[in-house]
Amino acid sequence: MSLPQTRAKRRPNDPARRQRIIEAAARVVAEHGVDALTFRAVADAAKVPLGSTTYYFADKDDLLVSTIRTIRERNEKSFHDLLQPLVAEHGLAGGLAALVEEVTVRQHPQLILEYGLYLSTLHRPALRKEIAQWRMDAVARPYCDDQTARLLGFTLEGILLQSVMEDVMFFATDVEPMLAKITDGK
Amino acid sequence: MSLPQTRAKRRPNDPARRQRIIEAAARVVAEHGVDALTFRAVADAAKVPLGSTTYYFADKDDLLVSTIRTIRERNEKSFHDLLQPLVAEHGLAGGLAALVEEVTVRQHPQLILEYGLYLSTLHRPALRKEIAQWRMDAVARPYCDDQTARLLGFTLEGILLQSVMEDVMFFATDVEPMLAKITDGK
Amino acid sequence: MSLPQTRAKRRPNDPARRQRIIEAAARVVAEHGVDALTFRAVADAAKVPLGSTTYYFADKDDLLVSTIRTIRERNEKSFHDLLQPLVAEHGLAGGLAALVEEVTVRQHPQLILEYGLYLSTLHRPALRKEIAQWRMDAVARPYCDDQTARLLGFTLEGILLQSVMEDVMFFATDVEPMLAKITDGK
Amino acid sequence: MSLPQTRAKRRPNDPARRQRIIEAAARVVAEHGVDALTFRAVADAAKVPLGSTTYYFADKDDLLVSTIRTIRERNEKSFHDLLQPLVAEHGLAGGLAALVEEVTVRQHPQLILEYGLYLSTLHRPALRKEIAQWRMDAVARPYCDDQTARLLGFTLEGILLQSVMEDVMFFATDVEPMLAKITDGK
DNA sequence: GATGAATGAGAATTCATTCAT
DNA sequence: TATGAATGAATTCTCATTCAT
Repeated sequence: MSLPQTRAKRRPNDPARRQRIIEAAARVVAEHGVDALTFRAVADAAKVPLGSTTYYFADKDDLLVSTIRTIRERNEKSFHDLLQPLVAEHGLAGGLAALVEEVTVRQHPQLILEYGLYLSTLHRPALRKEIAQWRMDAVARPYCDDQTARLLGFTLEGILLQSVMEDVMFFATDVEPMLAKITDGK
Repeated sequence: MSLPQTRAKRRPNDPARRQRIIEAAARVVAEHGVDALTFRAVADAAKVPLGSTTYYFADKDDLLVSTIRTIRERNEKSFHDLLQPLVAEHGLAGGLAALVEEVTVRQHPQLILEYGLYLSTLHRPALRKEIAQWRMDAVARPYCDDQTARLLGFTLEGILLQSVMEDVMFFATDVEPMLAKITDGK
Repeated sequence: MSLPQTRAKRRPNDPARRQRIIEAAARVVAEHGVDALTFRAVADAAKVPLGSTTYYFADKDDLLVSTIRTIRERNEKSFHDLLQPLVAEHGLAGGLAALVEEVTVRQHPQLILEYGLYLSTLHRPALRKEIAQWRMDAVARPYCDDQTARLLGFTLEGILLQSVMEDVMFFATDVEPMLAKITDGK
Repeated sequence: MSLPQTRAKRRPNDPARRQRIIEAAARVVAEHGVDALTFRAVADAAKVPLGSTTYYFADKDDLLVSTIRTIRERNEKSFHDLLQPLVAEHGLAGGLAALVEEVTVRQHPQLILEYGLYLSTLHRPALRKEIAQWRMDAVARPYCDDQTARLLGFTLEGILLQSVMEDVMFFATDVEPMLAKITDGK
């Protein structure tokens, strides 16, 4: 038997409540866009009372920032970790092409969510710092010179943007020749 | 019998006013984003009565579509026309780099407006067709093979997106070496 | 028969609507205090939809300011006009005493309303300018030297404040001896 | 067996904390007015958990009443005690004038706090009894006849009200001549 | 005893949209 | 044809209050 807590700080009835709300917010944004992110919609999606959402988040910006941060943290190492074995197997261009296929084919909803949040910051400079790390610049940096990495970053950004905006998938075999043109440098 | 109006839609008798409203709508979106596009804000910006805005536009979507269409039509040939003499003078990579400088340095507000409208269609497929032509795919097509044009399209898209999202300018001397890597194919 | 309006600017269905709302607001404040002044309460009291109140008044401050201004304008000359004949008949002290009786006995609700609005500005400097004219300073000025007028102003203020706060009436015969002590200067 | 608590009301075991909360409440009211008195604001100001405030005070009215009572008790004898030596030194009019200077110049924040609480009872008769003693009636009574004391009470009330509402200070030399007119009776 | 999580009841505000004139 | 008054539906946000722990 365990010792009683000296001062039981009052644990929440529903410890995951806050996190559940964020997940629901992410779902709402993923499905209907940032415009649809209302406390009501989130409360419904999370199946918590409206008051719960405003209890945990001071205002809508707070909810949005928390959502962005959570999504970002969850996927922080994602690209890097995905890329490493792919590059080992297929080389840089092939690895990046495989990465593009992975996220545009198999993780498309996730990609839309992330880009939705990213693009939502266009007219909200206050949120900008939350998404600073989301640029593609750095993704290829470990594998080539900086100039090439930067160019690859722009290109990948353009590819993913188009995938999201036009709702199309890109397969590795389709993308690799283009990227090879950049990485081969000839 | 008079020729039927090409557009069946109600077209009241003061096209100038209609246009003024659209200009105002574009200004509102440019400055404060699509979220800020309200009939009231537009009426104020256009200095027309509120009723005018709802009279000339069936609903908000109608206003938004009309605005997008107008902006697009105005800038339809823009990229192509800008590019032609630049390519003649500096070659393809140099021309494209000059184009990037032109739009990110001297036409940045315009760029933000267009991208803002473009990105606003992410979760509104209905508006997608209005902005279909805005993709960079075709811009280099007259000057190189399709594969290269496509790659250049993605890269340019990535560059412009970053310029808009991060509020940075790109100068030709900075961009040209990267694009040359693609166009030179070596 | 009258000429038709060249451009009938669209008259309101209910031309007195705005004023009716202000009256209702005054009633709410009079009865339940400034704290009870909510758009809801006013809408109910005025028997108009909630949206009407927010249509005519940008925000609560606007409603409050408009109410204060209306009340003030309505009673602007009140004290001065009431006082003149009373002073002519009873002299200064007698006239002021009669004025005190008038407002604390026969116009008590009105007095409470005005003081309620006046006191509500304590922590709202923005409203202060609206009630600047409400001080008693000037009420006796036409009838005596400035120093005496100022003193009378303070005393009257104290009397009326007490009437309002303690819900008591003051009769002329009760008040006149005190005021006479001031006006007689001996 | 122990003596019964004078007050039947629940009286938990940390009176110091209770007092801290009241002090914080007074500070909140002093700075932002009675409207700003919320449990949260008080908890923050007192640096106690939110639950403490609702634990020690049944509801908001309880907190407000307790605050008023504490403030009043603290300053109960204040005016009387301040006045005594001042009258001894300067006479009645001079002493009262010095008192006015003291509270409007050196104790102005305190004055605003007290008047703020006093005025807040206008539409809350339930709180009225807590502040009954705050009237100026009695302050001069020990030094002159009742009629004069009453008149001085009104005048002082008017002066202090104006000081609070208009945020002005009154200096003894400014006020004394007026009060002398009353006390000298000539 | 003490606390902070939880919630429902407002409250202000915004706005697309309708419609009488 | 044109307009602005009018309104309902949302939405954000605030808080007193309750109550499980």
